[in-house]
Amino acid sequence: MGDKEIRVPKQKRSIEKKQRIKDAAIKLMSEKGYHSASSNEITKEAGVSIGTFYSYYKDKKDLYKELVADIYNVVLTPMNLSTESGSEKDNVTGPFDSLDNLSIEETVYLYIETVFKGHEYETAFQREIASLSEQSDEFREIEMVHKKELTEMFTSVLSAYKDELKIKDLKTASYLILTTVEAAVHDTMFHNGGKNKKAVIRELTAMIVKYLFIPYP
Amino acid sequence: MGDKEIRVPKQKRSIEKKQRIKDAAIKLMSEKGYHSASSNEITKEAGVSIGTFYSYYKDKKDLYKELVADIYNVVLTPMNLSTESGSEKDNVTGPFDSLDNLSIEETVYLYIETVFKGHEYETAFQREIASLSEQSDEFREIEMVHKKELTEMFTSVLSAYKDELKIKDLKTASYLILTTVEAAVHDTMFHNGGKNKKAVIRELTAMIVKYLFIPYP
Amino acid sequence: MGDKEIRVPKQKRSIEKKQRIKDAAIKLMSEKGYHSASSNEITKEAGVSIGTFYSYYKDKKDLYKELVADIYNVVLTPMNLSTESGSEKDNVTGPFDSLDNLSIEETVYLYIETVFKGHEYETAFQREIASLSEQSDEFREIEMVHKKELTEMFTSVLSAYKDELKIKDLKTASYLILTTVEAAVHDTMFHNGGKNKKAVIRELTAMIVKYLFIPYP
Amino acid sequence: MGDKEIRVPKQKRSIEKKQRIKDAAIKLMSEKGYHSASSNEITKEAGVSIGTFYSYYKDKKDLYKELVADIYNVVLTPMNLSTESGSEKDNVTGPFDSLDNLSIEETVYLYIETVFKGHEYETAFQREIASLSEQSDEFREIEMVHKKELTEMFTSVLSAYKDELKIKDLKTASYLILTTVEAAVHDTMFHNGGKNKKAVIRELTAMIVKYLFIPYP
DNA sequence: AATGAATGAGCCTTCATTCAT
DNA sequence: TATGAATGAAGGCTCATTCAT
Repeated sequence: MGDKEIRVPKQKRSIEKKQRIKDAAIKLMSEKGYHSASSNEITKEAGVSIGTFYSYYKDKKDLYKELVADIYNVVLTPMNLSTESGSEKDNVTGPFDSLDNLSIEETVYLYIETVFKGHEYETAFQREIASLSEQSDEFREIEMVHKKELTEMFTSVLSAYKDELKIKDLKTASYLILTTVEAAVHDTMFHNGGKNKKAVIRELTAMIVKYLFIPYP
Repeated sequence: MGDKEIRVPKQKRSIEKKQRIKDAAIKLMSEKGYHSASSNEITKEAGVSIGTFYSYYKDKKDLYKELVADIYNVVLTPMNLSTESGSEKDNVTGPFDSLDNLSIEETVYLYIETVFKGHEYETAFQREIASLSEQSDEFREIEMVHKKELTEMFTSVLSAYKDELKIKDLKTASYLILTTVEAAVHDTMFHNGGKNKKAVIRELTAMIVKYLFIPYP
Repeated sequence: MGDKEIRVPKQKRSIEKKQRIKDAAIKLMSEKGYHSASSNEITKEAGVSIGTFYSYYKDKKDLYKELVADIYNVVLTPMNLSTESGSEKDNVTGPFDSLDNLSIEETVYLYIETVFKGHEYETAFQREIASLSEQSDEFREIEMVHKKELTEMFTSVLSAYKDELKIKDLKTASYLILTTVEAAVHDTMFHNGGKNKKAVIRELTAMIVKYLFIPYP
Repeated sequence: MGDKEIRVPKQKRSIEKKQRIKDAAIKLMSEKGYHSASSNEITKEAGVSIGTFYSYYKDKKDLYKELVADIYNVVLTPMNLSTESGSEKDNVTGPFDSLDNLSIEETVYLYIETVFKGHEYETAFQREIASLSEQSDEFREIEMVHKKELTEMFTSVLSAYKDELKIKDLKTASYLILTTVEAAVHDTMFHNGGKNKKAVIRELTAMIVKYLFIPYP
């Protein structure tokens, strides 16, 4: 029942069409939100028929999933992480490839800056993702699939400094830092228009460095 | 035109009815989100007619506003803050009334614990509030009206320790801590079911205390 | 079934209440039309409860009927016609009581002027009456009950000049004149704001006088 | 936002569907009036889904506008006037194309007859138009757009007889005649079922001819 | 008598999705 | 493959009317 055939476009023209749909969707969902961006409107904006839409995507949520995947692909790439187990990405180098040359502070600073950079790409749409994730576990799971990788990467980076850390509960610490950086960057970018970005990076770095590397009674 | 008269229930039965609407709304909005909880469904759940609903509220958003106000009223009260400028609240004592006896660490710990406690009340609905705030500035403003008080209180608490702080940019620091605590508590409660609450409180306290009171090169 | 008891107010206070309802209804129906003037709004404007409303009137249409009756009572009185077979009206004198002294032209002129005068009372509400009469036979009948008297009066006035008339089909002629005067006055008052009233009276008089008293091949 | 795409049907089946909607609307609005004919009911009567309705019309008023335009198009065509600047209408001949051969009386007679003929088409719906025009200026304007043409045509016809007219105030005179003919025809057709149509045409002709062409003290 | 809280049928409209062409 | 006309469930909201107090 309802096993609609979903096509995977192979030809150049079809791939272009799918991309046009995605561009239109990001544009409209950024502007008016997921729910208010109707599928009919998206296809019209994309210059594609609604029928074509439903031959590429099972439903609207299916499109959303792909958009989230795309975003995380772009955002995580500079951290040398990517969702798609691609082939041509083997020689891509991220900022954390060789931490050896960097001081502790520089590493943390770099990380925060990278998260900021990630938020600069399709900022409005990422805000929408955050909203939907909050709204229902279904959407949250879609996002979490991709976010998990970030967590793993961060933990491995942190363990590189294992000996110097003045932290007992490493797991909670990394969870905390991740959450904290994400929230601060998110809030700065989405709700403050990035105005105090510099100050936030500075203070955030200070907070995390002190937390991680300074002993406390 | 369109100046619909909004009734303020005075009799016991009416007040109960309004409360039933609010309870039903919180329940359904928590379960399925603001948009998916239809006004008809809410009134059915509340055992009240749709007409009654619209005699108490201008529209669905009006109900939401009241729910947010109620939540913040409950949540902020233990911090000796409340939205309603009541009269019988004069002798209510919040945890921050006399900080004199508390150590720095105890104060921070207490603050975090209070925020946690606040998130334990109608957790799912608070998650929905967070979601809507993210979704549109209109909803965000509704929340911000109430959140502002929290910010103000926190800043005043912090300035009590002014002399001991090892912080230059006080404004960014308090913004950061607020955002950070909120996010960590929020995430712990909403997305991890509060399982690692104790560890989070401990680490969060450590992080903030170190940040605030330990000098850094 | 549904034989709701309709009260006829006898006490001064009750009569006043009913009048307040009627005043409010005329005001609101004039402003926003019959359908948009809700019964709840009318009673609020009147400072009376909706329950009281429904103890005086079977339903909204019942109120409307009374308003139409009232209007025609006022409008037709100067023509020495009134709907209510009252008692204290016996010595009221209308403009057509003694036509003997008036010339043909003066009589016609007077008639037109009287119709105009009638339209100056609660003009907006009379326009609403006209609209509803057009809309459904049910409303039309309400109006016609009262308009019939006007027709009868006019025919009798005309027959006073019987010998001088150069008209064969007296019935059609009086129907035509009535309709014509009504329409011209109506349009002038309702849609032209009465600006060209003087000119319309003059030309209308000319048209009717020529029609009635000038022989035509 | 809200720029709903209105479809213009091109295929035969779609055009038929739109026509079915219009037919159903005229039928129901004639029977129960504009306000009581709900859009859902109209589409049910038309055997079309409500969605289809709203793909052809912005809202109910938009449908009404088109119905009025259609009516006036049909009604004015025999007078060689039509709203649509069509192409295949170039050789359509109206009754007033060559007045040269007609006597004054014949011209007036012809005009009145034509107005009557116009009222025979969808009489009940034209009555509804009249009602709504009376009800609100918004609807009145919709009608006036089309009625203006009639006025212009009539004035030009009248000025052809300029030299013979025994009228000083030509503007008021033409306003009066237009209003008068309209009202008489309207009333005869809508409220008397057209029974006395012949007599009305005769007397109306007499009245107007006398008014226009017979000198008066 | 009077009140006004409560009712609920019904209105207009949107939009994800299907399916005949 | 691609199209887009068509669908209809469902949503927010109004208002004439009832009835317990």
